[in-house]
Amino acid sequence: MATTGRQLRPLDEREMSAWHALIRAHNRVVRKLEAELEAEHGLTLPGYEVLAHLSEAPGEQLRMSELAQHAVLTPSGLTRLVDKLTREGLVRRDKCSADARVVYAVLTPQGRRRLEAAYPTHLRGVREHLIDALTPTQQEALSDALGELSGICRAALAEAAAGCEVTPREVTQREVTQREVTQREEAEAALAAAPRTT
Amino acid sequence: MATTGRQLRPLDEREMSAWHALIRAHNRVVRKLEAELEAEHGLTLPGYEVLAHLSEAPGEQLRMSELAQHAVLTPSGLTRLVDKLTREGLVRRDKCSADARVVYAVLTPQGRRRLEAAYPTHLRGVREHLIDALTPTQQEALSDALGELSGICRAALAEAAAGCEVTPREVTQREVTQREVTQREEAEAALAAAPRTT
DNA sequence: AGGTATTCCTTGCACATGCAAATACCTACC
DNA sequence: GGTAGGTATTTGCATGTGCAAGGAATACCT
Repeated sequence: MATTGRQLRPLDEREMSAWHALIRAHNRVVRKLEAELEAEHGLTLPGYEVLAHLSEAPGEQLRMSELAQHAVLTPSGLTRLVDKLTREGLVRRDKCSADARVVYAVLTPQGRRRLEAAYPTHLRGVREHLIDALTPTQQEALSDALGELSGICRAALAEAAAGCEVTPREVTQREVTQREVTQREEAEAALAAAPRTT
Repeated sequence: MATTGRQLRPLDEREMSAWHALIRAHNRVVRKLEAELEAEHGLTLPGYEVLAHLSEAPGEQLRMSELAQHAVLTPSGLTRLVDKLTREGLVRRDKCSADARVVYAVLTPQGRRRLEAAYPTHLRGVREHLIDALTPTQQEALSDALGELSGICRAALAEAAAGCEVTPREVTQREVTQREVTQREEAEAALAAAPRTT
């Protein structure tokens, strides 16, 4: 194997094992979960995630950009997915009165029902294929190792807006304004108790 | 949230964190690695994996079915990928003289060169985006937790044919025959030192 | 020997998704 | 007030991959 000018140490057995384990386990878990969700509820995993995140959001709505981050999709990918979910009546789009660029994705009652129906399947699948196969220590270790890696820390899961990735810097007027807009929108939309899921 | 007849306990914070960490970390690592491999070498990650596994096999060839398992693809998916790699001259197909159903995928010299060129990029990427971000303890834990899950244990990485998943049962004549065939083929093909990679 | 079940690989078809570009809008700064 | 730069979303295009089915070959059983 050629070595370039920059000396890189080949992966040792432990390292290679970790790498392969990530790839293989992910593939296995996701494929199984997807098959079950698809067969029983006609949902893809990202589709489920979108519904779930919307159900947890104030007013059951999220900006497309926010939702894309939550669902681990590119903006483009989310647009397609929301297109599809909209065709199926599970989601609808809404404009933002304060910023004409922004589009909200909103969970529909039908989408809520689909999500509720799929929740036990999803939970059972995640448990069966991942969580219950691990000891609490392993779960902790997994979360510890991969959590940092994935660009979020655990605290950020609860407070997405104040993620620990935020580096100390000036808070721009833009951010203040957006925060105000978001808070205003949330206050207006805070009329439905967001059911908890995933 | 509806509860079905089968009571499932919702994921607690630790469990959910582990689940999300797996999804997000995998996405992040793979996306970055893919972008680099594609930009610098015109290879997808599965494409790289195929070349790598072939280079490590006796005679630099593997049955399509074996290769599909190694590359974590369905037979169908592997067929398409090998189609593509064949068009690019990186891989060629070979018949099996002992079993007319079997097709071998064989690494070409051009494929070898591509792999060698891409190896440092891949290694650097895996290190930078995954391995070097973890402590050895975390790597171990990751491999420990996900290794079992992914249906292989660490020993099986070195001895793929005798995977620890093998349950005690009768060895059928079919398996004996296939083993003999494989050994014969390997003996015939064992004329090139398989360069080590990944 | 003949019939059936299983294996191996490929193909038809459909779907999901990302990159790059385009368009419209918003904010900060002069 | 005007402009440059940045943001948000969508669209054109291309690519990769899996399910289900099909066809050929092989193994197993009677």
